[in-house]
Amino acid sequence: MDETQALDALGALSQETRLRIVRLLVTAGPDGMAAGAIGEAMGATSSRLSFHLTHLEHAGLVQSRRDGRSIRYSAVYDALSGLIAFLLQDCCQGHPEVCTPAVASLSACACPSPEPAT
Amino acid sequence: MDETQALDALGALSQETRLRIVRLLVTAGPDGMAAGAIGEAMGATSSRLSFHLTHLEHAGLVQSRRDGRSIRYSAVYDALSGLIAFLLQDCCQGHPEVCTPAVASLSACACPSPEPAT
DNA sequence: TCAATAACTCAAGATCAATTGAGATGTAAG
DNA sequence: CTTACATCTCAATTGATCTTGAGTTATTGA
Repeated sequence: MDETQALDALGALSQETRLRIVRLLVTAGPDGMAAGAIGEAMGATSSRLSFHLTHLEHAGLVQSRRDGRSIRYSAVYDALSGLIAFLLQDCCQGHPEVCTPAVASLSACACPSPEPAT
Repeated sequence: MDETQALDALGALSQETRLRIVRLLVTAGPDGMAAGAIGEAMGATSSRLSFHLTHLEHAGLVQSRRDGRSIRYSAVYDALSGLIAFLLQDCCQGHPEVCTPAVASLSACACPSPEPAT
């Protein structure tokens, strides 16, 4: 992920409704959710929702596919992990103060930790 | 870090000049840099720079202290790692697709990996 | 084909963010 | 005390973003 992509992703996530949509879709898993169901969860009108979903899709954070009458949206996991990796990258120049606590917080949850590179 | 703080931080980072300032200050270390030196690195006028630095400070991403005639700005590492932890948190509900690759990217750099929680 | 459903598009207005330039404030040195 | 320097503050302008409401397109089933 380069700076331009990171700025697009950060801009997309810096809006309350969009951040909530992404968090909802991440927990929804690979199948995602229909636009209508997302709108209901957000309490948003269809045109407002469409505006934010289009914004997220342009930023590469979500993807869509038609499923009958509905359009299902799902999180693009690579884009999210890419953004996080981009933010973590800065500390790799001799300043592990940022990434070490961030990664340590993972140890407190159910996520599998990767093997440390020796 | 709660949602409001995360939105503030994301909003602050979603602007080219501010993202660059933060990345510059992270690599600059705990001593930070004088506003003038940051402005020179960014090619920004003093009032424009002040605007962005104030924005970053309100978001909690940088802090300032006077040093003679200058004001030195430095990165707030806790805020950055807190934001990353907030973004990583989503994957802790049974969806490690986001955090695992992000953390794996750390293995490719010079950062020390924390011990996995057993 | 017709009606119903799901979601998108477009234009208008409201709100918010970024840049500029002029001027003010605080600090140090002569 | 005066000058120079570093930075901040304020008002004005421009541009971007968000929301709303009306209308449109696509899909399904009767």
